[in-house]
Amino acid sequence: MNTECISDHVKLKGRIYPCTISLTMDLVGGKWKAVILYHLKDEAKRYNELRKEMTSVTEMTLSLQLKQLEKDGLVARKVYGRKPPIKVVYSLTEFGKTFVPVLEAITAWGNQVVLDKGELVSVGKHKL
Amino acid sequence: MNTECISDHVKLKGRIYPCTISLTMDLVGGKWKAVILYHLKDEAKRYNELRKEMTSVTEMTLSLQLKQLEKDGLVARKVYGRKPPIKVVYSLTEFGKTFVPVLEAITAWGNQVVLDKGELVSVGKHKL
DNA sequence: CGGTATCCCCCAAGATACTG
DNA sequence: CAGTATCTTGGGGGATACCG
Repeated sequence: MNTECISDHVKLKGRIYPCTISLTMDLVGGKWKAVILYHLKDEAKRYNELRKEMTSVTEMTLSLQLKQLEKDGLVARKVYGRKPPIKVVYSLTEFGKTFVPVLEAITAWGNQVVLDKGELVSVGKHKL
Repeated sequence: MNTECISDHVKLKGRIYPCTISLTMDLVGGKWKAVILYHLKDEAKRYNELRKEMTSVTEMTLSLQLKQLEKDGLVARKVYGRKPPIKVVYSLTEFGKTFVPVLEAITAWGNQVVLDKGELVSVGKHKL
């Protein structure tokens, strides 16, 4: 594992970044992308399942973030049925799955921070 | 390492998050914070050293992000001298150092993405 | 040297309502 | 069921100039 940051202008799909960390933050950063990926980590989910599990995200934002993740090849969108009610299932692509270890490192670190310095407003430790 | 995301409203320094991933992204997410932490990973640096190494960030943004990292306890700021020219050195706190393994996972993943799918606009593999 | 002050722009993200 | 459309807002981030 090479942990030295490749810099000197990195390019992906036409977008230019000053280094690979910037690139990573663009692909999976922001307020919701990593949370979405976490929810898809173990199993594919329908749109409404994601919504119910992520209570504090709006439909619009969820939809938009999913589209970006799809565009960047991290998430696959599969449609079942032609007329409403249709069924749409989101899952991690093979590329998306490569991010899971990083996701778990992020999660474990955040957990530790909360245990050391934070509070659990309403105690709960379950899949969100 | 617990990789199950603690959810159900987590609180840190008065801020409330829906889960620990959201918390992590708030502490170290955004366009520059992780890049700054990367630069401080192995050694403390002066303000102008950081500026020179991160050519594409503006003074204002660098200064602002450093302040936020300091406020959240990830980075320490030390001032030498009283009158200009003064010397200010930034370094990782003990807490900040706990994030290094995550940072390295992020870096390694980004590197792999570039090698698999990206381009090195001007070939270079060195500390940025 | 190591920043602030000021101004500005853009877009992430929220709220609400509506639709194929 | 799985979204879009529209409007609004907050703040991240940039440009430039100035300061202790």
